[in-house]
Amino acid sequence: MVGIKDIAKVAGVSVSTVSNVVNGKKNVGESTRERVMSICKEMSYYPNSVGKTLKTGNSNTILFNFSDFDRSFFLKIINGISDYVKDNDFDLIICTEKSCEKYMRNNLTCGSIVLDKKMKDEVLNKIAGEDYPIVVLDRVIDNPYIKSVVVNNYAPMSELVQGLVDRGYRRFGFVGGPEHTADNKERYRAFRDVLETSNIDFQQKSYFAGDYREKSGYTAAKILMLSQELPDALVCANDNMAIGAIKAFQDNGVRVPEDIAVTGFDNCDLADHMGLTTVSIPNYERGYIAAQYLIENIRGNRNVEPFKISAKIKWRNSVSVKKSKI
Amino acid sequence: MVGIKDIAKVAGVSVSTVSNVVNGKKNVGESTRERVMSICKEMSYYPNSVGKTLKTGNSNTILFNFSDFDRSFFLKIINGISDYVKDNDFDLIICTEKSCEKYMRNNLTCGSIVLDKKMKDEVLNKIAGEDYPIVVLDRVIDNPYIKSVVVNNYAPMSELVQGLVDRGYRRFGFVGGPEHTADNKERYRAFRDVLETSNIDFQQKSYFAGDYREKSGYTAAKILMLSQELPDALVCANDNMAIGAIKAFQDNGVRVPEDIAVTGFDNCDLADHMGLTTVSIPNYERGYIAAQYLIENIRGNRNVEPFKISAKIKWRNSVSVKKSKI
DNA sequence: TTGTAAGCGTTATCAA
DNA sequence: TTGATAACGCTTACAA
Repeated sequence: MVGIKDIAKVAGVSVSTVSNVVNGKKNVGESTRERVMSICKEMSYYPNSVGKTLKTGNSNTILFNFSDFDRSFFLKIINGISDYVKDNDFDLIICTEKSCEKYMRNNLTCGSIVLDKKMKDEVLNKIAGEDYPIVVLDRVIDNPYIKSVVVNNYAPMSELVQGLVDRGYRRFGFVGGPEHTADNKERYRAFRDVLETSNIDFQQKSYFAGDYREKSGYTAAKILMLSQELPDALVCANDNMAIGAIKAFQDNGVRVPEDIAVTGFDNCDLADHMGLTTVSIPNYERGYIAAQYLIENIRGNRNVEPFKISAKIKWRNSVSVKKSKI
Repeated sequence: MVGIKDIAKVAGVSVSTVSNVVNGKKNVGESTRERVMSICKEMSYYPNSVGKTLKTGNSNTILFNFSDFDRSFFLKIINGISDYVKDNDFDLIICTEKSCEKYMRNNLTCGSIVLDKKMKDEVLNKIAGEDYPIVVLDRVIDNPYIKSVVVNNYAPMSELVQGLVDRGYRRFGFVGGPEHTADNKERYRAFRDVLETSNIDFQQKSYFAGDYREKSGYTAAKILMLSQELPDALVCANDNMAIGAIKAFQDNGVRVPEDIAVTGFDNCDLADHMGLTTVSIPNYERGYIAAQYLIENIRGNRNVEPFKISAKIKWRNSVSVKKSKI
């Protein structure tokens, strides 16, 4: 590996001069600059960022952390982050496992965007600090150096369920995600609140605990079909589970939406194709905004007010208007 | 940031002793080891991998590089890589932009898996070397330090087209991907070869140059529908374009497969749901295998024979049997 | 305008 | 079993 020293030797100058040339400092003569530059090119010199980072303690690199490979909207988030980062002369590294803690702890990166649920709050609280801001997606952490970017789940879920009620649906089932997640709690709360205001009864036996994966939606629907009477609408905490449920219904001759309406949350690619009524989360924008806040915080413009991204309902064919209503 | 020096000071030992403890060397007394360990924990010391990397020139980290966010199978590849890497005590960083060259050039990473087409062969040829092996996906580079992992396109595409011929299809259209890519060339070649052996005429006007994106398939189908007579089968070089074509046909009242059969390549998530006949590429395995070869090469077990992954055809509803055949 | 030298956090060599 | 010290590649006062 050719280093600054090699260049210096060949050019007959000192290492600091080479460094100054490479970094575009102006305290170097024109002829020297040109000579050094051409030698760098010739010998295909590439500055070693490890040495640089070690010295300066500043990497201009941010880290994005995720680890659930089932959910393809991650790519859109990454795309948003990547675009913002590129426009702001930062670098981005993405890390999928717990080992990414390593990249946070030393000055290889100067801030993180965290999506991975496996990364515990307490760990993040320890890592975040004056010169290591963090942006977390889909959860809220109360820490002066951690900014939360969350989807506003409550409003669209309320609107969705209210829409179902308005269309004449009365008997509901709910398939929830992992019970401890803020997302799921909020979506479920909105669901319950609307039913309550509408004086619609909801019994615990109609709640199914899933894990955001398709299979758990499938299973929930199978169980549902064993019960005396099917609800007339099944609200799911995300699309994957809704899709699983629809498949289960199809496999068993239960028609959607004639026999039962189904709704999701996320608006994943498949939702469109399957005609699933759902809530559209602007994922690219989510990534972009997260990167924006992170880099602003790195630059010292501190802002850790939780940010709520709004979402929009997509009414599609998995919901109709109840005949009794017509 | 707490470093090895701070620990040494508090523990009243030298930095080398701390280093030895942290790295589990055995040349250190039991009592010292325990004392140092507990102090490390107390002060939440985390070894700085930048310093370590600079010193040792060895990071045990590999890099994965991609940048096309439209194609969700990337997540599966990443998943495969991630799993292998994790099991082998390596770390993985993923990089999306050209800036990743930076992470290749210095010893931050000790090998790369490259999928991004924007990363030019000549650049890779320069970077690859004795102690920086590279694995490229979906292209073949002849270099003693670069291993190619490619999908065997020819065999399944031949089988697919032969299958169409056997089902009675005679008039074909083809929607190609980016013309310079090896993938596309191979798929097209298989297509032409089968037609030739079967004495089926194919005219250049029935070839449409796309870019692997859905929109280009849509456009191709629109153009196709302007022609005098529709072919009875449209073979597409990937799923995205096939899906675009199907949408165009649907939007214009052309029935699939009654009026025209459509096939893709990739077996993306949507393919299943849309009943698209296609070729299934084992993406998780692709990533896993790529990581495996890379790490073996890093360990000095050199092997740069191009590796061909086989793929399987999924016959679905977008193809039927031609009436005339029955 | 250019060069000298210290130091970033670590590991490795060698001596004690 | 321990410690002093050089070195990794780079930047940056400061000196020349």
